[in-house]
Amino acid sequence: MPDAPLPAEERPDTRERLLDAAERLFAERGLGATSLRAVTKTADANLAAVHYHFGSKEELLSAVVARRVRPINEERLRLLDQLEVRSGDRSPALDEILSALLLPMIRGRRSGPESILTFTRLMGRVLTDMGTRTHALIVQHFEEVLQRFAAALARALPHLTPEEIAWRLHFCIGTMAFTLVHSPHLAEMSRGLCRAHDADRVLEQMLPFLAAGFNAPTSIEEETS
Amino acid sequence: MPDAPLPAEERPDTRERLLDAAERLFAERGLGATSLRAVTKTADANLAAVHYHFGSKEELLSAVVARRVRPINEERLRLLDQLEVRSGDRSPALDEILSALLLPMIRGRRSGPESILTFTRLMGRVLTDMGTRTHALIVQHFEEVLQRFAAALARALPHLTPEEIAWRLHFCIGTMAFTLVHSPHLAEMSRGLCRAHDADRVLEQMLPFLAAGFNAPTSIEEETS
DNA sequence: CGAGCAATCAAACGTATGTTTGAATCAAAC
DNA sequence: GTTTGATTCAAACATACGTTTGATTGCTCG
Repeated sequence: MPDAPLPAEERPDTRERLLDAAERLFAERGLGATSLRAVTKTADANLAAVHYHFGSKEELLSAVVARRVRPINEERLRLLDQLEVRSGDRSPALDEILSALLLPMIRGRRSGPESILTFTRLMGRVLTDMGTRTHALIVQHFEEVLQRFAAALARALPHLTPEEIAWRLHFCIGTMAFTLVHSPHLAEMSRGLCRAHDADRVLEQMLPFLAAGFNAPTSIEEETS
Repeated sequence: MPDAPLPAEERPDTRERLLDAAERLFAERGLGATSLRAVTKTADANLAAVHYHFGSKEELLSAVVARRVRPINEERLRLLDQLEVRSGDRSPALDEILSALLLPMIRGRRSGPESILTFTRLMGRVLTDMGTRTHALIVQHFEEVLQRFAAALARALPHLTPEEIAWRLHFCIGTMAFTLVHSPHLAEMSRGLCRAHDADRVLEQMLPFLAAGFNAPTSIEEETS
């Protein structure tokens, strides 16, 4: 594995090209609808290359996800740690916790031009397509983060039971996942009203909604005038 | 709901059996991962039967969806009409509108034993799998309902811009869709905390969350103490 | 009975899939 | 210059898919 100097005109590894192509196609077409032939053709690689480098289609997907999800989850935990340190023994504010959970995912990590969109779509696919094996992939990559944030949310909202925390965290992830998958279709679905090009704009709409949801009274208590 | 005489030994139409089998398999495995061969085998019908009765796999899916979605959307609009009549020239309460939108879908319409779960999963699949053609299916079946409810919500929340209404309605549908797809996995995903067996229990958790989200302040104004 | 018709059937169509194979290629190491 | 090990390649593997085709059934009606 020569981490060579890499002149600008030298194109990346076959392995890297496969990951890039798979990421794009998985995001655009969905997990099940993307064939290895399409991936290798897009990557300008041989069909057998994916089995040589990854072993199977499933492990290719896992590698694609891991490459992006690892830094995201690291930043999520880093932001959460930083919040908890800064707020001493008090709990961080709810919207800060939610922001630490959502922002790294919505922004994506790539620096390329339009890659943010394709990456968020991929994450949405993984969170929704949810085949038999995809489910294992999710818990494998997200279990730790979910537990950390569930604990932080429970401390920030002590009046909620663990069940209610779990439900609302689930609603939160559902909102994010659904929004991520449909980012490209969002404009036409809402007849031009929702524009999801800008990650910060999405969060600006989503954060108040979710924060208010988390702060909702626990049951049918009273209605706001 | 066979309130027909229905001798126990007389099984339903091939057409009906195909719809039942397709509904179950689409819900369990996902849209793309369900083959017509599996459907016809489950329905104990010939492989060619689905093309004879429906024309194609896509039209089979459309028929499966239509059979359940039509009465649901009719009840949604009926509930909304009823709300608007009852509240005169004032707007109905927010949670009433949301309840009219969510309850018919979450409850499903079937009266069979465990069919509520499989039906809600199917709806979630349709709302998330979102292939190229599935998108057309959604707008075809849901456009009218969405516009009616968007209008009702805009009247109930006059301080929100149309863009914000669209976003929050989208978040709302995302929450519902994600919850529907993952109903079966919900318990293990939350380590036993979320139990989605009972539709009313789900709504009991979801309604306050979404109602509070819709009522959220429109931007970064202030934080609740 | 037999004509007509809707429904079902086994079989094949062409294409696409994930995976495997064994030879060809290439760059460095000896 | 030859060997070695890692990569790439064209070709085939065995299934599985959605769809189509004719023949065949079972029924109703004249």
